[in-house]
Amino acid sequence: MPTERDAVMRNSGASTTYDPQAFPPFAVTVDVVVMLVRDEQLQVLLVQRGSEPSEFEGMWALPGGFKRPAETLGEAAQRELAEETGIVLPPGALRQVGAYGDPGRDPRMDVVSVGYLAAVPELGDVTAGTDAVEAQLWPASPATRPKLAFDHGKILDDVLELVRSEAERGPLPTEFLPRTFTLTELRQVYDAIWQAKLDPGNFHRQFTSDPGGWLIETRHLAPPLSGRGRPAMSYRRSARWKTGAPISRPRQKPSSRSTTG
Amino acid sequence: MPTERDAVMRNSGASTTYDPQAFPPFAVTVDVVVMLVRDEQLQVLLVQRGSEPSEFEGMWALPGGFKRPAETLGEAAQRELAEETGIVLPPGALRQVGAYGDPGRDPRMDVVSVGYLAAVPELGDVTAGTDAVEAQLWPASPATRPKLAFDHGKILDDVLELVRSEAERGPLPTEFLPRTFTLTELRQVYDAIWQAKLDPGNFHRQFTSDPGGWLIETRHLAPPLSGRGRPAMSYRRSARWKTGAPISRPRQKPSSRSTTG
DNA sequence: ACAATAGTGTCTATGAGACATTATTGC
DNA sequence: GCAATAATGTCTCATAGACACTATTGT
Repeated sequence: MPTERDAVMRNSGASTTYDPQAFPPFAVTVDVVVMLVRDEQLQVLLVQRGSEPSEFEGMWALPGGFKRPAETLGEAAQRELAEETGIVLPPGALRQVGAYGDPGRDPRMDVVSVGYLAAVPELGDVTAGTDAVEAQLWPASPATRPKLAFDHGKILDDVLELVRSEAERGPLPTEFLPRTFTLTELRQVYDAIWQAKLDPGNFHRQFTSDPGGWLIETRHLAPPLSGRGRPAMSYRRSARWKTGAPISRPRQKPSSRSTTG
Repeated sequence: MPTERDAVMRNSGASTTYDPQAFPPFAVTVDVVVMLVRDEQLQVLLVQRGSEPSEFEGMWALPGGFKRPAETLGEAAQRELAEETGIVLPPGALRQVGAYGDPGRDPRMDVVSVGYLAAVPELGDVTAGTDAVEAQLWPASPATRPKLAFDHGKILDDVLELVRSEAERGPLPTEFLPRTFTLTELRQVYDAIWQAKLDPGNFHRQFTSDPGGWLIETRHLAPPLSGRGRPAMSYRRSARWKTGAPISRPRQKPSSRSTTG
C-alpha cells in the first residue's frame, strides 16, 4: 500500500524529490488466455501483433490491453477480449493467473500485466480487432506453439500448470464443456489436460460414485459423436462441486520411468 | 498488452483524445503477508497505519508500498518489507498471491496491488518503519484478527486459502520451519494450517515412507521441546519435493457432520 | 450379426486412518 | 519405576486401477 515515505521518485529510484502524492506511474494491462480443447489437445487463442513495438512486430501474443481506472481487473479482461477478438464471455468465466511486472518486459513503457484464463467450450466468430492483424487458435504446448511476444510465453506456461493443477482439485475442466455434457466428453477434457488416456469405466464410476456431488444427471440422452454406439447420459456440473475432484493426475505418461531413487 | 487503439483516455473511458503513448496511469504496490505459526495457529505481521488516508487512520494493514520501475514485483515486496518492518527475507521466500485492482480500493489514487506471501519460521527484530506506528503479530483467522485497511482482509483471506491448499500439494509448510526440524514440529505446522490434530504415528510413517522423497534424514537428534521424552530425528526438506504431498487435508473438523447427501 | 460406444462388475494393490505396542529419554 | 515423547506394528476400510463383461445403439 502507498506510504508517503516511498512516494518519491518519478525517475526510477535515484531522485530524491519528495512529493506525498507522487508515485512511479505504471501502465496496468490485462492479458487473456482463451483456452479450449480441440483435436485432443489444449489450444489457445492468439493474436498477431501489428507493427507496434518493433521488437515484436508480427509476432503472436495474447489478446489484452489497458485497464481503466473505473473497472475491475476482471472487467478489463472481459472488455479487452471482446474488443480484440469479438468474444463475449459469460460472467465468472475468467480466473486470475498472476501479475507480471519484470522491468523491461515491454520496451515502450513501465507496465504491469495481470493474466487471466478463460476456459471455453468453443469459439464463436472470431473477428480480429483493429490492431490485431489476425486471431487464431494455436496448440498451447510450448513445443508446438509459436514464440510469443513480451513474456506471454511465461504467462501461458503458468496457465498450463494452473489448468493441470486445478483439474485435480476443482471443476475447472467442466468449463471447457457446454452446460450439459457426457462423461466421455468430460473424460476427453481430462485426457487433453493431462495428456493421458484415462480408463473410461473407472472414470465413469468415479464421477457417478457420489450422486449429486460432482455431477447432476439430466434426464436426457446424448447421441454418440460418431453416430454409432449406445447413447450416453447427459450431465451438468453440480453447484456443490467447489473443491476436490474424484480423480487425480496419473503419475506418469506412457514412458517407462521409475526414477524413485 | 498495450495497443494503440486502447491507449486513449486519461479520464476514465469517456475521453476520445487519441494519443498512442498515453495510458491511464496507475500506482502499483505490493503487499506482503508475513506468516508464521505460533501458539498452534497461523499468525500474520500487521502494521498500524499512520494518519494517511483518513478513512483508515490507525487501522491495521499489511506492510507494503510502491513498486519501482527498475525492480521486479518480488524485489519490490522484499524491499518494502525490509523498509517497513526491518525483516530481511532469504531469496525465494516470497510467493505471489494475486493482483487486486478494484476501483476505489484506495481512496487517494488508482492503484493496483500485488499480494505476496512469506512463510517464515520466526521473526527477528521487528522495527516499525517510519510511517508505521507499530508492527506486531496477529492471529490470521478472520474471527480473531482486527479489521484491516483497504482490501487487505480479502488479500489475507486469499492467502489463508492458498496456504491450506498448497499444504496438500507442495512443501510450503516446511517454509514455516528452520532448515532442520523434527517430524513433530512439521506435524504441528500442518495442524495449525488445517486446524487439525493429525495422528503422530501415521504422520511419521507417511513422511518417511519414501526416503529422500519428501524429507532428508540428518544424522542428528533433536532434544524434545519439553525437556522430557525421547529425542527425535532431525530432517530437512528434500530438493526433490516439488509437487505432491504424502498427506491430505482431513475431511472434516471434530464436529460431527455427514453432509454427503 | 457386428461394430461401436456406454456402463457395470470384479479383483487386486495401495494407502489412509485408528489404535496398540515398543523404544528412548529425564525425573 | 514412571511420565513423556518418538517411532513402529497391526488391522480395517476405502478407493484407484486393470480388465472383463453386459447393455444399447446403428448398419
